[in-house]
Amino acid sequence: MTDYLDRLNPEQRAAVEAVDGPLLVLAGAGTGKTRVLTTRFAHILLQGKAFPSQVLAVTFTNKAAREMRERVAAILGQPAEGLWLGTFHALAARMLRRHAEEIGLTSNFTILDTDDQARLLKQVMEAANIDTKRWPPNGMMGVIQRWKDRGLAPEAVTPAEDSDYANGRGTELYAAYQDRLKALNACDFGDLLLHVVTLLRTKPDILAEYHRRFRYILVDEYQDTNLVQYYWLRLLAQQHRNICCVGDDDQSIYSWRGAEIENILRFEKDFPGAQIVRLESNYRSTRHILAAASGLIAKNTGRLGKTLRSGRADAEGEKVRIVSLWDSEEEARMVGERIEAARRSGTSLGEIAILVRAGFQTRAFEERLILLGLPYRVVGGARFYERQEIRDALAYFRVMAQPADDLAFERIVNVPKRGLGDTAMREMHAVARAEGIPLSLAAARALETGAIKQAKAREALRELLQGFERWRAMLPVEGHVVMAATLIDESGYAAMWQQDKSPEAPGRLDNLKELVRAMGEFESLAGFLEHVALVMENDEAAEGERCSLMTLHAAKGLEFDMVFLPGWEEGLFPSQRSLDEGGEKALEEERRLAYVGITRARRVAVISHAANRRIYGNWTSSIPSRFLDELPANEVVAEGGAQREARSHSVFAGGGLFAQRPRRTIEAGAWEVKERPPKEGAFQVGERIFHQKFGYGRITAIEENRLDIDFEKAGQKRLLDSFVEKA
DNA sequence: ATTCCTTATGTTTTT
DNA sequence: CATAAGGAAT
Repeated sequence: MTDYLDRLNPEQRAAVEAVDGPLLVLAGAGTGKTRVLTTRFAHILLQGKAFPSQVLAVTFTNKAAREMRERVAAILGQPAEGLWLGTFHALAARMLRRHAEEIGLTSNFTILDTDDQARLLKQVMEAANIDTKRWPPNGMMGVIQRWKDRGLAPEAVTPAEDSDYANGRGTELYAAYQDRLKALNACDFGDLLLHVVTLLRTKPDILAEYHRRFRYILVDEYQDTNLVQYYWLRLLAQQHRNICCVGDDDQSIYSWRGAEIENILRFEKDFPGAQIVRLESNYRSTRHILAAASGLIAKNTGRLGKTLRSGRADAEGEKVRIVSLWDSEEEARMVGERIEAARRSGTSLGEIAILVRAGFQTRAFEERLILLGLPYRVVGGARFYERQEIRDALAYFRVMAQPADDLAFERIVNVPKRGLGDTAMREMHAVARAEGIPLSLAAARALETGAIKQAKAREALRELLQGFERWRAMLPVEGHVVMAATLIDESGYAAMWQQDKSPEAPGRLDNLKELVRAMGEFESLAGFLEHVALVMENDEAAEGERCSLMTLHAAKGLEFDMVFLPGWEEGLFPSQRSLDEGGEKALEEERRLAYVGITRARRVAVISHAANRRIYGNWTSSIPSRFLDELPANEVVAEGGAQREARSHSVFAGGGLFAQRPRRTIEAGAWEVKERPPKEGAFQVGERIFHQKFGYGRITAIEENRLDIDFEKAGQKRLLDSFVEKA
């Protein structure tokens, strides 16, 4: 009966069996974090410590929630009923719907997506006479979100914490935005948690009810929690104190969206008497890969500290490869060639990934892979529910479910084009404001009173409103799927795309069909809309073997036999923008990102950097990432790039020198391109120089072989001296 | 009301 | 370079 425990190593077993009291599980990359979490969950149930409905299990992504649900069921031998297992947002939404009245909403409140949020805030800002050109609504949105991440309602934002955004009127705008949300019976994502925390703080009886319910709490990816999530957990856990948080401070890479690494660093203080279990046996990567990653992350300060050991028997493996290339095109060529070679020697494409720092980097690789005919997929691209046609259709459905959903109404009132432009909208808004009613009702009123004058617009609006009534009446009779199909047809929305001549139009119609089909999997329209709001994921049909292209962020939690890590250049990785904004802390987060990247690899990791890269159309030269210097020399090996010699000749001035030393010898721990021409006499500050791409300039500073140069045309740059010649 | 052209702006992303 | 958003023209 307890054979599931026998499959664990001693640390894992300790983490599973320490059921009572607070526990922090520090789980390094590849140490069986999910296994511990799911086994612990099952163990609590099988030991009779709690019923399934008495355990709260929280994840960040729907994918993680699904996986946990499946694996718990596998251990139990059957799916557990009545679980409170889901994402922070889904669970908070569930709680909030039960008590919506307490904070001035009704239980059928709408959850807005980011697009709606931005549009609403823009309206609020314009109403407050803020110059939205000077202060983009998105910026304000960020400020508000950060406040919500920290659990601050408008009245809790102190003047000291007010942002200087929008001339210090941030708090005022925040309050106005929240008022509008309440009027619309709507929440944004941040509100789900903020409202629930407010609720638990102000209604002791409700808090007590959840205390009675949840005897055990399990939390995944604790290093990614923000402050409201932390408050929420702490409130719920304070009674029984049976809270188990699993995470890895070395994989905290989401501070920019409000995650507080301090939450995990502070765990022992928050929960006195907490046990800490470290999972340090890595079953994923070979020893060299592990040692390279460990050496790199050791440069960070303020870690809780773990030492990953290889738990694999076959463990030595190959050293991490570092490849230096002339430009980003050569880099793409190198990666393509190596993928082809790997495939020839039997590696499945599904086991290969290219992990980049920023989304735009994928393009060069895509082009190359297409050219080579290698199947690939870009993970985390545009998602199904974010596509225009889907969002339009959903807006129609939302109006059906919620006549008060003004944002949805506005979105579709003139889609397809019905001749209802700014003038007509202004009239409707005026009526809505004057009478304090939703737009869809105001539209009807505006027809009655004759406020909308143009005959064509009147007719179109009347027809649309009649459609609303007809479709809404279908719901209880025919069900939401039939209603949806009829609506898409009768509203003229499908016809709009049928008449569209663009190449994407047929695909959009397919997507609409798929949407209607997907609705059939839900009991009700409301249930479907909840799913859409909270589960914005694409159900990727993973057909065939493809190599994966994604950002480092998207790769967290995944693993591959062979991993390419291109673009390790100063400015790109670590990202200059991060460094500018976040300084030393941001650098450490970038380093964690590098750590995440390397630890994705099971057998082979290939890191590369290019000396030249085209950014926003013009060529920019860049120096190797400082992270390359930080990799332990014994764990890496430098290799040449593709077509190295040919490129060197054609691009370098003075190719003759390279002809003598065609091979780039690059030593670990010193990532300069070593074969620079042995020029007589080093450069001096103030000296005038010439660069192939940037032209003439003057040296302002020298640091080893890195030169700061003030170019006459291109401005300030930092370059390797090998790319520069005396003028 | 819609279409075309100018101009600004370029990370990372889940829910 | 390449896209998106806002303003001017039709």
